[in-house]
Amino acid sequence: MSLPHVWINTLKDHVGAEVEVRGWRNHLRSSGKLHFLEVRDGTGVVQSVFFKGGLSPEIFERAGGVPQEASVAVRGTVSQNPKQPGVFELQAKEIDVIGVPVGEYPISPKEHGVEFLMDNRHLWLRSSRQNAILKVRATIVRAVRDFFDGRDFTLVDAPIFTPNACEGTSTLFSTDYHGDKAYLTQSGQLYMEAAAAAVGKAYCFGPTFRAEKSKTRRHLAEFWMVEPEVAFMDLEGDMKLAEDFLSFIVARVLESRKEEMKILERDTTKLEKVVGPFPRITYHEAIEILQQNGHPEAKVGDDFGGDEETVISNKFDRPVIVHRYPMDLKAFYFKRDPNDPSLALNMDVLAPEGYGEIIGGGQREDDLAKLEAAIDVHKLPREAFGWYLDLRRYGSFPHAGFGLGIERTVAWTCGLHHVRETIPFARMLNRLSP
RNA sequence: UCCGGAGUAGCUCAAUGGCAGAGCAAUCGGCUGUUAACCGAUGGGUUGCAGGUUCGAGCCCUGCCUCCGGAGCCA
Repeated sequence: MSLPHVWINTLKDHVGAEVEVRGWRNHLRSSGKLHFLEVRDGTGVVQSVFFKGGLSPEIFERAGGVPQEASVAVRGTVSQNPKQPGVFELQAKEIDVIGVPVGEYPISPKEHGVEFLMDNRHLWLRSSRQNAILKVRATIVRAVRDFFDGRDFTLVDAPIFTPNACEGTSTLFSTDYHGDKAYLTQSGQLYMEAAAAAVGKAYCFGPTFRAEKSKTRRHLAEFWMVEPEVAFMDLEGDMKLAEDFLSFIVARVLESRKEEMKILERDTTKLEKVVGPFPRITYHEAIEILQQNGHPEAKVGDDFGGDEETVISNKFDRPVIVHRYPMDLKAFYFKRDPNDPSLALNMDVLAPEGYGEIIGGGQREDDLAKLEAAIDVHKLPREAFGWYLDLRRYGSFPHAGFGLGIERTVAWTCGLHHVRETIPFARMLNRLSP
């Protein structure tokens, strides 16, 4: 019997029809003359019902013996679940076992430890929570592209191999490049500055790499970053762009991933508040907040750790923009505030609920002499930045941009404890496999 | 790299220095509407590795390994 193959999330359109569902065995419950066999196909889960009285003994026995995670094809009639309105099931007539597991499936339906799950990440991805996270991530990636493409930005891909560091080599992975040393990129920003002069509004989106030996819930060795860079935009414009961007992403997730938010048990009322304008405070105001909220030792010149970021972000119900940090804390390429040259025209966006910095950016130094001086102050090799300095030699222009970390954004929107669940196959200190 | 915690059955965890156990998973049986189904039975162990103390070590001591949490740095 040949029947149309339908995906489980479309079963509601086939009530009363005979169809074939293909997928993997989730749970199997039996009660003598009935088998309830759950099939999962990536779009959803459906319960197929095998009633002994209406089937040949061979088919009934086969259905009752399907091991966990065997792949199957079940044919039957789509019907309303008698106990759960709005839920559909399959009154099964036939079942084929397509792929028989060679042994016991490692992930049983009870709780597991982190190490075990990460070792079995390739199988863990099949679970409903991980499925939901993958879908939210894909939606966020799509929202990122739609946001910039819809605002006339041009996607300009930055290289992965880079010849030298833009912020020191200690955090870079090095590799052999035909006898020379090359590094895996930790940012496409410098290339986006070149691109901004070519296309006006540029962005890149790809993996970046950090060799820092960080072991926290916010760090990965390989993560995805989107970096817009806009010609003739100042810090104010940069903050507005970041604000519109984050609001757009969150709104997209809320409108198109309701079901996944439910599976993840995410309190979406907190996300619904993420609309502009975001509060904007200066670095100095942030220090004052810390001093008044359990960190009396905080002083100008300190950078913020995870705890401090949480204290600051908890004062607000939406992302907060902290701008104008001391220049000493920031990378060489930031432009100094003309009103106080000790400050950088930079900004960080801290996500609510303790998710920390998800955006960092600002206005770039566009004066050749000042940029050269900054490179010297940071003890960086000036000759390595020849092409970058050319951007200031030939029609220098004010410009600004930022970088957004996709994994931290996914962790925040999904309400996850750790970024390792936000990327399909995490690369961390002590984790290169699977 | 530093500080703290943990390694016992396939998984999650118990076990006063004195017989190494439970739940889940697996296997077998029972049950006509189950929802991480339920009920009964069976099999399952180099207690992370190496050494030491002791009549006796999963437990105490030393070293090492691995993982988890945090710090620094960052998105």
